Parts: sequence; structure tokens; C-alpha cells
Amino acid sequence: MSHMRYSRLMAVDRDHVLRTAAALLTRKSTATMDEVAKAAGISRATLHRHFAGRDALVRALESLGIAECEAALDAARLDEGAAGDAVRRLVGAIEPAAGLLAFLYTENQLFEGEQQNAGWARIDDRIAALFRRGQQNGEFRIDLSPVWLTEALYGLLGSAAWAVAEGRVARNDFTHMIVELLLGGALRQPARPREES
Amino acid sequence: MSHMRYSRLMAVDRDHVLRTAAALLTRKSTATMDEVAKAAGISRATLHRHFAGRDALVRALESLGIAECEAALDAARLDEGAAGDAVRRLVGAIEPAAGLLAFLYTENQLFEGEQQNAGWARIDDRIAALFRRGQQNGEFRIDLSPVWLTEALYGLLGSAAWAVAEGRVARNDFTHMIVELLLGGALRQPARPREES
DNA sequence: CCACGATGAGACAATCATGTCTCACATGCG
DNA sequence: CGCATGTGAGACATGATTGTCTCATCGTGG
Repeated sequence: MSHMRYSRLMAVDRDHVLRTAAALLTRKSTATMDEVAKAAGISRATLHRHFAGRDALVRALESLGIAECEAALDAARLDEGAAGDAVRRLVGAIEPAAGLLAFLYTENQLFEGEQQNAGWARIDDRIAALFRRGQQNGEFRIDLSPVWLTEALYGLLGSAAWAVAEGRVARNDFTHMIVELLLGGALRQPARPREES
Repeated sequence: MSHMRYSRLMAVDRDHVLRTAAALLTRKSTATMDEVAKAAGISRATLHRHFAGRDALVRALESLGIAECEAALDAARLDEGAAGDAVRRLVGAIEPAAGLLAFLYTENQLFEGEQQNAGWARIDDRIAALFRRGQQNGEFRIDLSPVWLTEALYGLLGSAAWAVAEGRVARNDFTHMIVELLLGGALRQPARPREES
């Protein structure tokens, strides 16, 4: 994260700018550089000094999102214990970044032809591997492919983040809503073997 | 759908333009009026004659999406039979419009402050009512609110539509993927009471 | 105190999408 | 045939955003 050396005076906190931009673009994905700058409390000129342009800013946000995803994946220890519990840990760990993820998820839609950042492929693989482990485990059903389960997780994360932002659901229910639906589904199970922590 | 009278010469098919625009904007939500016109095989001038501007075009697409949703809701006969089966019918009926829905779903994100089209509220209510019926039925679990289940359905529809468009999953699995995940979840159920058609 | 570095404010040109307009062409109808 | 209507092509002005630049200011370290 920091192979660059800060000079003695670095009033503008790059990370703060990125997180503010993430929060703003999550709500309004078409926000202008000027709006981003104002939201971060800096001038457009300074914003432009730190990020060559809008593309650079979005790419920096993408790197941030990838880093946070990787961190969440590490923190969730996907290889340990039941796969279902690992999914719970993962969703809980990824929750703070869900808004940013949702923004990047829809943003990538625009790069249709172009290659996507290789970091996403790695994250996809790690999550898909978790679902695959659960299938080989016997925990997860095998008629839903790991790729689809991964996509579904992204979709639920985005929907939940948006629903929370809109105030339609409570923020405290975030992890529970996603995990329970993703793992258990909407159907009421007569005697479902629970694997709570 | 047609209280307007076409004059003797109406070379441009409004519906065809709308569907072409929907298909294009689904893939590239920032497409230009010029791109939309080219995709529809008409000139930008003509496109502008039929839709006063980009806003008008998007609003027309929104009306189209609402109409298709309502049609799917009607076709699915949400009040008949098991709620789970109604969900299956609904997803199957809504599949052709999933791409358009995904576009509008993310597009509405931009109208943060403004009021959304009242049509969506009605659709939300009908879907939420279905989930509520399933809960009162005893079919669906009650710890996931109908509002969240509705949002989750939207998210899964969008994710699936995008995954299909990207070629990551097979188009034929669309309904199965969504319904099975939404209703049954990822966990393998030892002896789950099936209610297939 | 002085100098350096970072910032804010603003001017500026360039670019792009939009919206409007005109004109020429084609097609169907009387 | 002649007229009306819809269309395509393109010009044009407008507004918004972007990217670059300059200049004044402020704070900190030497």
C-alpha cells in the first residue's frame, strides 16, 4: 500500500479522499470531479494533482475495493471450518466495503470490451473456491455452480447495500439478510441442520 | 399501449426503437443518443423527433419496463397455488425483461432525491405481497422481511442477467439459478419438501 | 526570518453530448 | 403528376465536464 515516500508536508490525506469519493460515488455514480473534491473538502485543483483525471480516480477506487476485498477474504479465513460459517464471516467482513463494491460492480459494466482488472478475477476465484469447497464438502448443493453463487453473492451485497442506503431495511440486518438468504433461501425448512457459530 | 393514432406513414417503429435502446443501454448504460439511434437504425434527428431528449427516452424505457413487469406479474398469477410456484412463474415470465430491469434498477440509483415513478412502488407492493402470502402460508420463513426478499429478487435478476450477458453462465439456467437460490438457498437440504410443477 | 512545498481560487481552452435547426430526398396519397 | 409527410444528413449553438495553467496564500522546516 505504501512504497511511496511522503514528503514532510502532506496535508491532503489520499486515503481520506478515496473513501469520501467512494461514499459519494456510491450514492451518485455520475458525480463530477468538482463534487468529489467538495465532498472531500479539497479544491478541484488539488484533487487533480493527486489523481490525474477521473479515470485515474476510478482506477484508484478500484484498487481500494480490491484491497478491501482481499483483506476481507483473508480475515474470513475461508479455508477453516464449515464453508457456511466461512460465508458468514466473509459477508460480515466485507460489509463495510459493500457500498464501494456495488459502485465498482456497476461501473465495470461499462468496460464491456476492455479487460477488467486482474484483481477481480483473483477475488472471484477465491470466492468460487469457497463455494466449491462447500459443494465437495456436502454442505452446499451441487446444482448451482460456484460461478453463479459468486455472482449471486455480489448481487445480494449490492442490493442490500442499496436497500440500506435507501432506508428500506435496517443496517443491522445486513449480514443476516444476505447470509440467511444466500445459504438457506426463502423457504421455511422443517428441520434444517443449523451451523450457527 | 396504443391510444395514439398513427398517420398513414410511420416508418419508424417506436416499439422497435425502445427495445433496441433497452438492449443497448443494458450493455452500455452511458450510450449516447447517437449510439442509440445507430443501434436502432435511424438517425439522431429522427430519434429526437420521437423522444424529446435523453430523459424522455429513459422515461419511456421506464414505462416499458413497468409495463413488462406488470404483464409478467399478471401472467404469473401470483395469487394462485403455492407461493413458491408463483415465484417460479414470476421469474420465468420476467426473464425476457431482466436486462431492461437491471438497467432501470441501476438508473434509479441516480434519482436519489427525486421521486421515483409510482409504477415501481406498485410492482414492489405486488411482489412483497407474494412473499408475505408465502410467509402467512407457512411456506416462507418469517425472519426475512418481504421488502428484503423483493430487493433480493431484483438483485438476483440483475446479477443473472449480467452474468448471462457476460457469458459466465448459461442462458438456459436463468430461471433455475434464480429461483433455486432465492427459495432454497445454497445449503444442501437433507430432505427438502419439493414443490416442483 | 526566509524559502519551499502544498493548497485554493480562478481563468482558460478543449472536448463531448445535447438540443434545435435547415435542407434535400424519398415515399405514399389524391 | 404534385403535394404532404417522414426521414437522413449535417450545421450550429449551448451547456457541462474535463484537463491545464497561473497566481496568491498559508504553514512548516531550516
